[in-house]
Amino acid sequence: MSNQKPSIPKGTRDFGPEEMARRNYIFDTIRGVFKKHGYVPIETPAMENLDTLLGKYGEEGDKLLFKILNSGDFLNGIDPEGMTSGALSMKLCEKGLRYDLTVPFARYVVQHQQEVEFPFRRYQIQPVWRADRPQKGRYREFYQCDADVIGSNSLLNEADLLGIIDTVFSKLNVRAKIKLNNRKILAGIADYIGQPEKITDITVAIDKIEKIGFDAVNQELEQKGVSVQGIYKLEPLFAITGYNQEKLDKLGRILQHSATGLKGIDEIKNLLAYLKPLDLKSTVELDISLARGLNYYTGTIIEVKAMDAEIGSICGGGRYDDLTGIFGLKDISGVGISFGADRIYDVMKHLKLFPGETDRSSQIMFANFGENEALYCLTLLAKLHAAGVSAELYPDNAKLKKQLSYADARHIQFIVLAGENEIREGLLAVKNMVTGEQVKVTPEELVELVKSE
RNA sequence: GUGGUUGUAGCUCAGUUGGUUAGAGCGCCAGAUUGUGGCUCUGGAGGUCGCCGGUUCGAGCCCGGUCUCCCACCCCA
Repeated sequence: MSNQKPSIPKGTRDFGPEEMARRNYIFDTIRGVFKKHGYVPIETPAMENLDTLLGKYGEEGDKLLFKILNSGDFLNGIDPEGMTSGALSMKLCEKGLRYDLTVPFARYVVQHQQEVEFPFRRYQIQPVWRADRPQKGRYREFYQCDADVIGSNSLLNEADLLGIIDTVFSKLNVRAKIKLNNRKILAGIADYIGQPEKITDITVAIDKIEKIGFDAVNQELEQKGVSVQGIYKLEPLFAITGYNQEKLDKLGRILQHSATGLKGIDEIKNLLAYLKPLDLKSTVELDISLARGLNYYTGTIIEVKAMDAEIGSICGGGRYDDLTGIFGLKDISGVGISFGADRIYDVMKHLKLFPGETDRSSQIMFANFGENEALYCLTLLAKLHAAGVSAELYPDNAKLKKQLSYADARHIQFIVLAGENEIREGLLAVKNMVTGEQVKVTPEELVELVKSE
């Protein structure tokens, strides 16, 4: 075990003090807005029972779950002979790391339904894990910041959440583009081309239209078994352009025979009306090719991208009508959003949007001149702490040069030099590391000096 | 899960057609400066060249495998 190379698992990261200061800046901003809108915090465990998680994220999602091997003699009473690997792994693993915060939230709501006051507005900021291959903007451990309202059908909730999104990104100085769609519109489109069972294939394919282009999408649709006729009927849908209102009108005419489609259009219309008084700074755009989160979303779909950086979505969300149903609580509709803190961090770092000099250590450092002097400094230190000033004493009687370089590297602005002479005089020599000036003050004046900075 | 790419000092990287003792810059430590940081100068520590195997008289360099990093696909925050 000697000389082992230190390392951490694939797709995970360490965060140093500077990164933490910046990450906390993001978390604090998001948390502040959540609170202001009346959301209350909850936390759930990192691991859930596997059957809570399985089947909620589609086939792909199941593969991306991190499973936890049972502890103890986990082979006890199990005969692997003749078992499929899936059945075997179900026996070996009963727990898994959470994949997102929405499903654990749904589980929480059902489990604690007696204590919960509906409509329930909660926020939750915790890490999630996915056994994905890491790449740009993709990690195996990352933080989600979720806000959800459960127990209300009203589109006012969607409007509230969009307001939160807009406020958060304007506070963080990130220019955001909010894309909206409605799962019912997508269902309407599948109806319209006469293959409602192909809704997933159709939406997944048209989601790529901007990325791979029209012809490639058609090819994929054909491969997935969508009729040539259907593809032909799809064509005018992509040609829809203009302002949101125009798009909705055109779409309404095309989908006029699909009740579901018209309902989706109606919902978007109402939502846009609710958005007007909010006067959002972000661009809000109806995008009928937006097809995210099809696993449990049933109504509004939301996706946010940074306008000045290519990194995928930095926030996503939508309405789910029956997520709690799986856990035994029917007819409870919810809607939620999820900020991807790590991607927001990447965007802000790339665009240099972090405010300068986040204070990350003490404002004052006492230089150490030996035992007796240190004892004197400890009294002053306690007073400073009580007065709300962050201060520390250098722990060793090292050369002053070394102590000052240390303070310099940590951006500590004031150095208190309290040596024999100063203590005798009752005055402290205070060096300002930024200006280079040095003044003599009484211990009382020191607090004022620092607070005035 | 599929495809591509990377790996040499704490960090960023050089390293010739395989040839003795593997280099630089930055950082770190010490000194010039025995109570004053940043700048400068001098000196020093630090590497089984990702790991395993193969070819060769000889491998950081060539070959195979493996792990890792990053990128794309799938999917997603």
